[in-house]
Amino acid sequence: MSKPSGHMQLFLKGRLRHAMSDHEKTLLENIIDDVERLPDGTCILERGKLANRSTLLVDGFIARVIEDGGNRNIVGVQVPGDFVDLHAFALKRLDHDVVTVGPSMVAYVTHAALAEVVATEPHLTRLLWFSTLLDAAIHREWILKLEQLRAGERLAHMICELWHRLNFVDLADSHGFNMPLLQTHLANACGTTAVHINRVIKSLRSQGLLELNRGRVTIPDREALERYAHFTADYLYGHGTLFLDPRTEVETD
Amino acid sequence: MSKPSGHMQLFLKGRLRHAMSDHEKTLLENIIDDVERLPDGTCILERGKLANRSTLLVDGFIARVIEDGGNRNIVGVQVPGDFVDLHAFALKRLDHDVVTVGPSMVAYVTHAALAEVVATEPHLTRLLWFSTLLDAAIHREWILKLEQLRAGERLAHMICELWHRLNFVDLADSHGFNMPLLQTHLANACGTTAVHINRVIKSLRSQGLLELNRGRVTIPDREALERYAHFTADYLYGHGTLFLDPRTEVETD
DNA sequence: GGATAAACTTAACCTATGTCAATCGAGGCA
DNA sequence: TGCCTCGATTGACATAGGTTAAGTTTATCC
Repeated sequence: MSKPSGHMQLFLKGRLRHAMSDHEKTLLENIIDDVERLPDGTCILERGKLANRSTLLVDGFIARVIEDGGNRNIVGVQVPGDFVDLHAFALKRLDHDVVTVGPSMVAYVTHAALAEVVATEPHLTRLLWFSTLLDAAIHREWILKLEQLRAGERLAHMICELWHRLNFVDLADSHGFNMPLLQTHLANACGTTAVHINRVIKSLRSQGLLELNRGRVTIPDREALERYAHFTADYLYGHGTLFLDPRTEVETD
Repeated sequence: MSKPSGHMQLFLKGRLRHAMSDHEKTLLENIIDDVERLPDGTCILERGKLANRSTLLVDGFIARVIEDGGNRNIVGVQVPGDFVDLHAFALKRLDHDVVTVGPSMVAYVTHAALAEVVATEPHLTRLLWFSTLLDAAIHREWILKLEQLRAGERLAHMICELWHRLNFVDLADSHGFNMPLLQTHLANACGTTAVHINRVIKSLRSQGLLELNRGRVTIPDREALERYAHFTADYLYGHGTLFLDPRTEVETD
């Protein structure tokens, strides 16, 4: 219940944050309603429940989970700076659960405040909209990887993606990153089983492509891993990638 | 190049269209810039290309395609009434190609006109935003189905989804629907091969769950097919489903 | 510091699906 | 009418990955 400050700093960092005016930045800071620390496994928003606020992930990891006949399935992963359930502003009810993985910190913004932004700040509205579509682009890449890659490549692809997304918000270093996802989670998100993901990790390890232990991911040679995973970062719309040309972007609307 | 009329009638039909005022409906009709008939296989918008207009699918089918080392992969399918690349308004460049499947008819809206809507019509803006998030919800369900269903169930799931989406816009009947997708397309969208999808079709056919020929899908017992596919329509946010309660929706914002 | 539980690891076996190769069938065209 | 092409279909074989079940390591807690 502390009065917040600076919690929006990571929002769209590495992407379109530079297109945000100072006015817009402080506006976003000011509409934060509350900040909270949450333990591992907290369900922030439940499938089908009416939402009247949205959540920005400040620290930690969050998974989008769809339960289906006993199985928990991870259909998305969010990292700090992600407005994890901004979707719920336009959708009102989500089709999935939003759950912390590891201890996390979040900031809340009421939908009333967001409605005010939409009514008065068209440019900022477009940036908020953009951030939700970024998730959709990531979803599409997951579909692609599930359709055509084998388990090892899928895992490698996911690790590459996480590295880049964490790198946008300065949470990755040249050797890897920290991550609370267990092998079960990884298996889940890659559409395979814990047993098989373990086989695959063993193989990647032996090829010197990846090291994974106790919440730490080590990437000895990122370029090699990306090649192995058929990974290209374009779809993350980061600075310098094919899809985000800062000059064009700043001018538009 | 005909002056258009009525082409927006299917937009959000079966979903939140009832929340749209008459003013908003005519506004949408009026910002249509152009209407066009396109042959099979036309690429409406190419990955990475700067877009200055968005496309509403009026008639026919459209696939979202990501090419990757020779392979064309379908990561989404759109049906009439879908604002297929409204994403491109906020993203400016898409991560995938947008391609017609079978002869189609589309209507174009310039981004300048959309920017005007965002600047002056907050409620309509939210509805447009909503429609893009619907695609994201569908993407998530695809991820789920690719993660946990087997090929036969995946195909059945896709057919069920298409039936419901076409039903929203009155293009499905109680026995099935017409659809230009070939077995290759279906295989592609289900993350399997043409050979295997054929095996699977044969099996579904012999179980009396599905009939498929020359652009016509026949569903003898939809309930049985949905059970087989572990399908529930909630995630499509249609009237009467878990996630869209008209009363709540109309009031909000 | 030993007990306990959770996560990780390995092995043996089996099935779904990929791959390759051939054939069939329908529609378009000379 | 008969050729030609594209899509659908089938068969034989190879393999990635699922399943079950057992160990092993690591972390937690008294």
